[in-house]
Amino acid sequence: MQALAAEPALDLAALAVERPGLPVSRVLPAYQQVANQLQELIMKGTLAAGERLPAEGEMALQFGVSRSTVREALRGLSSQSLVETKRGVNGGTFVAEPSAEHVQAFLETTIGLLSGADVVSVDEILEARELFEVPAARLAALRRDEDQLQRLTSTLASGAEVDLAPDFEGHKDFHVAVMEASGNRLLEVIARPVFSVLRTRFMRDKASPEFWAAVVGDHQEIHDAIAAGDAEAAARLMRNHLERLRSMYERIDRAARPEIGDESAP
Amino acid sequence: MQALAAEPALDLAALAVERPGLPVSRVLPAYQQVANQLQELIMKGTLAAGERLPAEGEMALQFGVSRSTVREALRGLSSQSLVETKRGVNGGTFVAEPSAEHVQAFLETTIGLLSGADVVSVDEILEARELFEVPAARLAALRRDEDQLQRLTSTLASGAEVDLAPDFEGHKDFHVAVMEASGNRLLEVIARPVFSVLRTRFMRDKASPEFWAAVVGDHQEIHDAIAAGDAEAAARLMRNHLERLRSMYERIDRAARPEIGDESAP
DNA sequence: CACAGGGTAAAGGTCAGACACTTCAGGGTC
DNA sequence: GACCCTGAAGTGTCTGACCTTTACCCTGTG
Repeated sequence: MQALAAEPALDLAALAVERPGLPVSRVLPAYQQVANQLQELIMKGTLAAGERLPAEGEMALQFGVSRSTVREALRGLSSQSLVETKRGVNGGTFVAEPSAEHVQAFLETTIGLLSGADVVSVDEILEARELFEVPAARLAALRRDEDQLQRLTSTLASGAEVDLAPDFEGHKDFHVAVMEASGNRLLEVIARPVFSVLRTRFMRDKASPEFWAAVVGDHQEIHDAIAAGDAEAAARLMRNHLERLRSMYERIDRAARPEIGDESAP
Repeated sequence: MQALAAEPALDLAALAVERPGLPVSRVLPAYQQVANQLQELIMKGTLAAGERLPAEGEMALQFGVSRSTVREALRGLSSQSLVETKRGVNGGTFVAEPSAEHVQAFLETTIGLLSGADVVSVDEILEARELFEVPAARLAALRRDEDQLQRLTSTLASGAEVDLAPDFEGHKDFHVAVMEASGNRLLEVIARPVFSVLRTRFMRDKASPEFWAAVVGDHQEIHDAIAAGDAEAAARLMRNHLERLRSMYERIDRAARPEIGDESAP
């Protein structure tokens, strides 16, 4: 669009602030410095979301580095979802619009990693989940609109489905729908990955049919409380429900990691 | 360590799984594919934390791409804190140990971005903060050990300090100390960035001395409840405290963004 | 006039090779 | 034994070339 006179060409190097601060390790690699300056410009809003950065070669000139260096900087930024690149004519590097999905994806992998490395325990994750989802249920009862309620309803399993799929998908959808109905997107962004990590970690769940029947019953009750707008009931029922799940997770966890000092394998 | 025979040299390309899945956009860039394969190896634990990857040139051979491509892949991974690189002899690329700090840093910038782009509102952040910090105070009362209590105590301002620093540092330290004393690291990892974002966004807070005096009083009361192990009192007092802060934030927020359709600027 | 097809050029993607810089280990010197 | 010097491994950076993708324009045709 707008093919008139040559645009001012956006001199990034001039915009970026010089920070004479303390060099952490003598000198940072050039690609780091370039990435830092660009990140700062984005975070301060100097570069607006959707805006197009100069071409790589252009930026190389502006920053006084080679194109490879600029590209390395860009790779770092793009893997943080700060920029996006498109190829072809009218391609280029664009400031990415912040999106909840990116954050959730990152949080999920990262919490999975923290859990795998035992930086946080399964207990802590379970507790955090309760801390997030119980208020989510309460808020959902207070604020859900018709759309959200309908989506929640649609996740409830009909009697037939329960028999067919012990690890049925509706379980996940139900909890996600509750978070969504809470009306707090930040809570949703944070609670979903926590939930997903647990789910991924215990995918091999071999719970009994009775257990799943109880889960389905819980969901129905919570749903009804949310539909009725009864916040305290929704919260209480969700708490009970999560306690039931917790006991299952803990049983699986105990089975998966035998006590230390009890190893008799060859 | 262990300078015996030449190590098996770790053939990454052989370890990485071939995924014939659906190509989202025909073909992914090579650097993206390399990054994906490495990420998978790390997440599956095939590459353990602390382990050293082959040299860049080596990986280039193994993956059948150029060194620049490998480097771009590595830049992406390192900006997600999945790997770290060190220069010099004995340098190289190492699988990073997952750390809570990385997650917090990322969350902070990312929530700041979401808030700046109005994907989440200040209201939602404030609400989320209450959702996190009230339980944190409750748990802190139940679980704090002597060390944590002492650190909490040390953040309380003495009378003299209050006068000197209206935006005094202790405010931040107090809340951080409470989260830490909650004994749930995942909660801490998540709550701290939420808190930081609010703090950054309202740095220019020009609250009255009376307000700060009230804040200091609140802190003292919460501290006492935590010290006494009175969980419900700690939770209640924290809730009141955050409500007080909220009213200040909201006042500032209203002042900062005049009503739409009310602009009388030149 | 409407539309299909090919050409074109801008921009990112990839490569190869070279050299510089950083850092540590090991050996030599005083 | 303390200090310096040098070598080597590996990352950091640059250059310059070529490939690939893709929107847009121009042309020719019905």
